[in-house]
Amino acid sequence: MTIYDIAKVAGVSASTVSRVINNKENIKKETRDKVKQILREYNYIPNDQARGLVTRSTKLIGILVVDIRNAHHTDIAFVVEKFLRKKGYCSIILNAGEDESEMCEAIRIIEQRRVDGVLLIGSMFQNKRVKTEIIQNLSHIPIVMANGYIDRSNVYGVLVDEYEGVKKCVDLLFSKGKNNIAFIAKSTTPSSQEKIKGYIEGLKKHNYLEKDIIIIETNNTLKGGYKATQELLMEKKHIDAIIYSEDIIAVGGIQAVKDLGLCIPKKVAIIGVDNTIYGQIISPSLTSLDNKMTDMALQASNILIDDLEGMNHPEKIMLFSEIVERETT
Amino acid sequence: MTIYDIAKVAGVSASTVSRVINNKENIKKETRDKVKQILREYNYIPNDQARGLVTRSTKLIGILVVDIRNAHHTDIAFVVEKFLRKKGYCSIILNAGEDESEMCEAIRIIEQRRVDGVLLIGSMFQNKRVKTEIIQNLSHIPIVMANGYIDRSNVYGVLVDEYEGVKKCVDLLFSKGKNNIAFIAKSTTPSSQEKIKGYIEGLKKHNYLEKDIIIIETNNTLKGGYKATQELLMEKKHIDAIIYSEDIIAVGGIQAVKDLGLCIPKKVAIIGVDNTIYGQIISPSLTSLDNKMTDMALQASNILIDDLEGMNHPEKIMLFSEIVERETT
DNA sequence: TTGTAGGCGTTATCAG
DNA sequence: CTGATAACGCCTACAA
Repeated sequence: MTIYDIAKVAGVSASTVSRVINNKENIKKETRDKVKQILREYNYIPNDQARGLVTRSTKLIGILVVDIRNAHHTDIAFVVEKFLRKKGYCSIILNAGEDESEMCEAIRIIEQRRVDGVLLIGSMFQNKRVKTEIIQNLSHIPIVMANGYIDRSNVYGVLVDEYEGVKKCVDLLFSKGKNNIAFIAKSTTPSSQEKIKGYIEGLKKHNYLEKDIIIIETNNTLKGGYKATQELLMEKKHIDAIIYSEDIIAVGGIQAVKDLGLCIPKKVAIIGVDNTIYGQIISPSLTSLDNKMTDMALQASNILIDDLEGMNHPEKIMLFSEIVERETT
Repeated sequence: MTIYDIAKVAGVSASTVSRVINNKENIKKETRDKVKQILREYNYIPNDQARGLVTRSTKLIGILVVDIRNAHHTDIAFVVEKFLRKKGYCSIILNAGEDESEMCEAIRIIEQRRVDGVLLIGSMFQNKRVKTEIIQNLSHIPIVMANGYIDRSNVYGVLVDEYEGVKKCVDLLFSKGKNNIAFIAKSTTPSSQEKIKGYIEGLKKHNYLEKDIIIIETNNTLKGGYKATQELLMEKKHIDAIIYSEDIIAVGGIQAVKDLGLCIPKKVAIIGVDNTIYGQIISPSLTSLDNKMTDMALQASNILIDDLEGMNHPEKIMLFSEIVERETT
């Protein structure tokens, strides 16, 4: 069913049908009504593909996440998809992986799809190869990075001050009388690097010595958190608080602390980051730094659409994280 | 950058370029090499939109889920997207909501996008309006329903025997000496209806009387599970086991039981469904019916692609669920 | 082995 | 107010 078919039935030209479909002015009411009627009758649905070929727009947004199964990415994907759809766009979601070449591959795919804009979710996309790929092949469409930024004219960044946030976590722990604070992280992401910086600065503020800074590397899983925590606490019995780079690691940590028979938060206090539902499920419930991921995602989509519609926006905006206190502190 | 641009540079016609791009036979090696070289040099990327217009295929798959934030939907989205991408397809994911008209709206959107195939994730899509919508407007492309089925020639169904699964859960509880088993569910989905049937049949097998069947309705949240469980146990103190229609509800249930000071599983045993990560986070860890959601999703995508590539498949296949036993039983 | 011409379903331009 | 006609970028007979 094409506009030609409709045109034939209606006894008008295809252009007229097109005009009716696109609500153009200057059509006789009669004609418009008749065409509309037939459109409905035949349940005509325009072909976005053909339409896009001439309007040079797909109304498609490419959304890249490392792994949608990360709780915060999931929430983001939900919020963003809903928002974009309301604005008339569809979302192509790609799990781009952690590997730089995988990411570039994903970028190339959305490029081939001629998406109207791109959302890069997560700090992981802030690396050299991705940057090069974007400069070379994606400089003609708007890109918004949620939790990241690249200094290019078509790239926007929405960031969260995780640095300040973690510093506040350290403050909170000191205020609770904790003096031996460790940090357990999946450290390979730029976002984690920020958090680590915040941790170190936080400690320094409280006159910590360089040698007392304890940063443990692990992977981003329940098991990773468990193992790292267990090893840490067996070796360094004076530790009385641990901050984790992500909730899921913290949850593993809580389980380890419990298994060691240590009291939370009395013997060991714990703080996670992301404020996911995991924190409400685990017992004791987890104090977590809410890094406003969904706010960020919404801001990001908003900026993207605004740019697409010709509105201006600052290249870079910053959101403020917030500690949600629960039983582990 | 179009094939015409490339053609001009290479000193050949556009069709030759097209042939090279699509790896057609009968091209002089020299020509092919030269064109390929230029293609690379100019970093040419074909326009899928234009291509699809003539091949009548978008290489786009529409994926409808009720809400991608449901843990099992998330896993599915991940697995499916990865799989489809490897096969050369992109995924348009829509959160279709629980409302029938929202669902139909979503269906109309993917229709307009001219997707090559559709994946309907979850039993919720098994309703009259969706069925009508599919029959009227989506009869020309393959549709695979994960955890659902509609009897149409272009619709496949991949199902899990949740009925048998829940029956097995009842058996397990009886074998542990439990005799007063309740069921708490968000009952509005066809899938829940299956589970409820399994619960009832399971009880009947063990000579339960109709009047002792206890089914409590709640919503699909932590809080819902908590409240329903609390109320149930305060009122009926003889209950010694509860099955929940979803893990997240069961997790709320565990918290309620603990808050009431009752021992799990000694006083009250608990079983969830979905085998999500929540079950590993909560303490005591949750026994759960693994309904093989990701297997199902993979099967579903596989069938979809096979159909698209002209291969045959049975209209309907069934997977077997499996109890993963942990501390709550 | 290669080029020409036509068409996929729309929208946009320009006459009328 | 409406209708031809030409793009959009690509693929595919058919012809050469």
